[in-house]
Amino acid sequence: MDAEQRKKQILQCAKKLFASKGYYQTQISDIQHAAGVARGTIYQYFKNKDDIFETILENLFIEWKNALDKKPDADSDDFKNGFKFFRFKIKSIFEFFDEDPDYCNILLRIGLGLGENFDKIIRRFDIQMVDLANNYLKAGIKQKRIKSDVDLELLSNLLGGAIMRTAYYYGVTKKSKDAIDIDLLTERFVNTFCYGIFVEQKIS
Amino acid sequence: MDAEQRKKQILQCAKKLFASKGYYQTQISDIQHAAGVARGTIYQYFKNKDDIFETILENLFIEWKNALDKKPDADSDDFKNGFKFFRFKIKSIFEFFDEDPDYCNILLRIGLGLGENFDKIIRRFDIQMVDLANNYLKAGIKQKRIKSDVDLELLSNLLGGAIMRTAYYYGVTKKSKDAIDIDLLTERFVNTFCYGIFVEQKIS
Amino acid sequence: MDAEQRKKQILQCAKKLFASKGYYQTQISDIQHAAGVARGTIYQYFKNKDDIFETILENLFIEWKNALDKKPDADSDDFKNGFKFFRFKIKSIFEFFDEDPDYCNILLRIGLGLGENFDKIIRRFDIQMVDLANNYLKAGIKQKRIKSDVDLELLSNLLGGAIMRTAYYYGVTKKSKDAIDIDLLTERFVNTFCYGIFVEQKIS
Amino acid sequence: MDAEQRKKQILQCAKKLFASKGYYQTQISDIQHAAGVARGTIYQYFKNKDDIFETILENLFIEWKNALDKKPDADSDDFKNGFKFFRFKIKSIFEFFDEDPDYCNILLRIGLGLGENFDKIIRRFDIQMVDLANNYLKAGIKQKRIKSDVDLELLSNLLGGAIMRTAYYYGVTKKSKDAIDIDLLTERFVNTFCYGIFVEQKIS
DNA sequence: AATGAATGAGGGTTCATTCAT
DNA sequence: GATGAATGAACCCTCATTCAT
Repeated sequence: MDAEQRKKQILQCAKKLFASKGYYQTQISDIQHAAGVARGTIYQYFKNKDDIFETILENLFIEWKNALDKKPDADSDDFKNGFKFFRFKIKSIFEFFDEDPDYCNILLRIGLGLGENFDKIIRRFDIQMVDLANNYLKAGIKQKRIKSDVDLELLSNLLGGAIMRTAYYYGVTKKSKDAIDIDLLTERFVNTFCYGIFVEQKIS
Repeated sequence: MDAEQRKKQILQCAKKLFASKGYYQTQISDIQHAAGVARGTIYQYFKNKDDIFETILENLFIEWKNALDKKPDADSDDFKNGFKFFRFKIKSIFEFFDEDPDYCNILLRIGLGLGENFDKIIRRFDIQMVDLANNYLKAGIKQKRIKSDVDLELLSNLLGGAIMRTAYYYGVTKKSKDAIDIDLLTERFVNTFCYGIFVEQKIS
Repeated sequence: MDAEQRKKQILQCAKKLFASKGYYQTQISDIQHAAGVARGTIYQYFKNKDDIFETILENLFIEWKNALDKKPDADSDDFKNGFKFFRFKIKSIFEFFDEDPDYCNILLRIGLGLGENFDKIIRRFDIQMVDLANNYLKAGIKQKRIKSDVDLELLSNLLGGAIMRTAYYYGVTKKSKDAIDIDLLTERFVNTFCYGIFVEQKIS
Repeated sequence: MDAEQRKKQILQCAKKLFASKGYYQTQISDIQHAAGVARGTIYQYFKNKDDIFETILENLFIEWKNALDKKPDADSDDFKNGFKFFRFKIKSIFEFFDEDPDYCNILLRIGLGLGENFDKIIRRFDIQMVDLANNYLKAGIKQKRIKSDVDLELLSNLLGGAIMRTAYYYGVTKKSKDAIDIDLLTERFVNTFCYGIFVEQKIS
């Protein structure tokens, strides 16, 4: 097995363990056994335990960015209007976490209480997420589709929290019970945000 | 200082430390120094480190329940309709975390990646939250105020995630920058949920 | 056993071990067993292995300074002239190492190759030694007892090297074979330095 | 590069590293990088780390012996009398260490605290040194040039210590500040030993 | 009840050495 | 011969917990 692959393999095992047990509960010896290598081998590929976790976060960030940056096919229907574009973006996020529940766990549970070292890294995800929300909302307001008096700051957080929580619930907590229809989930999610839950519109 | 008070004081110090540093990063010696007691004293009030944290979670749960169970004053305007009642509930949650950012941190960051032991406890909060959402939504549907085709499961998560994230953002991340107007925040939050962000209603 | 004594005892054991085995060859577990305490106990008194060694060097330095600063009794013959005073000083050094061969070993063998950390500490001994030599020589020159054209720098090193080596030889290498007569040793040492080994004086 | 040269080159790099960092602080990987070879290659030329160091000591011993055994040119002035011969010998030693400060460091600092393994080797240097001193002194006594009542054992150590310390000081500690005049140094060193530092001779 | 010294299991990390390619 | 990935024994250190005073 070549170096690149070996590193990947260790990373894979570590990721699974970190995701399920947490950072502090995962020992180097756990990773060692899972990867089927000697203890020293791990230290040939990573400076230390932190380094392993940081590398996972780094990879997670890259894939996360890719998911967020994904554009609909040029000829797709999803370009037609802001609503559809928004829906496409939300779906991408749901898909991302659905495909990789380990990342979901690491980003939404494990990574949160780890203190200063990792906090900075974790915060980058938030910034990206808020950015995305911000951009979408601004565009919508410009097009007079979205109410002009919305609080961007609040809305970004609200949206971010809702997405993450939903993704976590369907991707981790409920996982395995039965496959989820991501299209349906997205549709409903977006509808709720766009049109609210009330039957009648606000009488202003 | 009597026993009851001593225990409270240790708990207070531990809470602050856990909230800011995390569970594993907080040592017994930290708590000991913060509380100004000898190491052994802590073990006279708590079985072990887990016990301290669990007690904190227990207290957190009780106060959390109190906040959720809080009813509007009998003669208050907030009883008049579902919207206002919903708004009252959301506001209670925001107030709860605003008043105690330590609990906010523990519940929304620290407690999440701690593995099996605490997972069960943490999950109780979720259940409560989802219950609240469920009840409100059901009532609304019954009154034909809320769309009858909403996905209760999705909506509960969506709502829960949005609240928690928003509370965390305004209660911890942004804290200290400037005082937040919780009334305004609540108003906007609830409006978003009820009426959506789109200018026009969905044409069904 | 009280804290002060316990610390001393650990230090005592560590000193013996360092002196005989060297710094890197001495394990914490060796010290632990020698002192009859648990591993953790050592770390309650010392920050780490370095700290133990540094404390030993610190103590060594203090005792060494005391030995160097020792003055003859006010009414003693040793004050009568420079030669006798010099002899007194040299004897103090020999006595110091004779009484504590462990210190002798640590200062003259173990401490030398340990790299940057300890180098600075070790160098302080040299400075003191050279100072002593310098002072004596200067005084002697002033009194026209010592040749005015001596090279102070060279002589200090020469003297320092000779003393240390002699102390080490009689205090460690040869130790135990038979007791040495320090008075005699000192006399001869000083004579050699003062009058040289040649029968006739230099014809200049 | 042929085998012989490769071995020499590794040895050269190892010597530099051992001399500056010490035995335990020098890792095989340091030597590997310095020599620009693969880790395994080193083990094709040397049994283990000890073997490398021992080989260096061996070479050092050979060169040291050569330096000590060096005879003045047959027609040289240095044969004329014992004083001049002694001076020649001392100068050889100073030259040896001046030319190779790495050896100087290894012999006088690094090699000293390394425990049983290397102790035996290091001690050979002492024996040689003492032998040299002994021989010279005995000859001098026979010729009635040197006082007949000197303590050979003491004097050998005294002389050895003085030479080594002086060599180390001028070869390592002070090195680079300014070039030393070895001839002058030797002259002064020898004079001190032969005639002492006192203006007047001892009145016996 | 309060103390804090003592404990030791358990963790992360290093590094000389081996061996298949 | 040369390589460098793999090894694992050995080491330092941490820290929750105990217990005699």
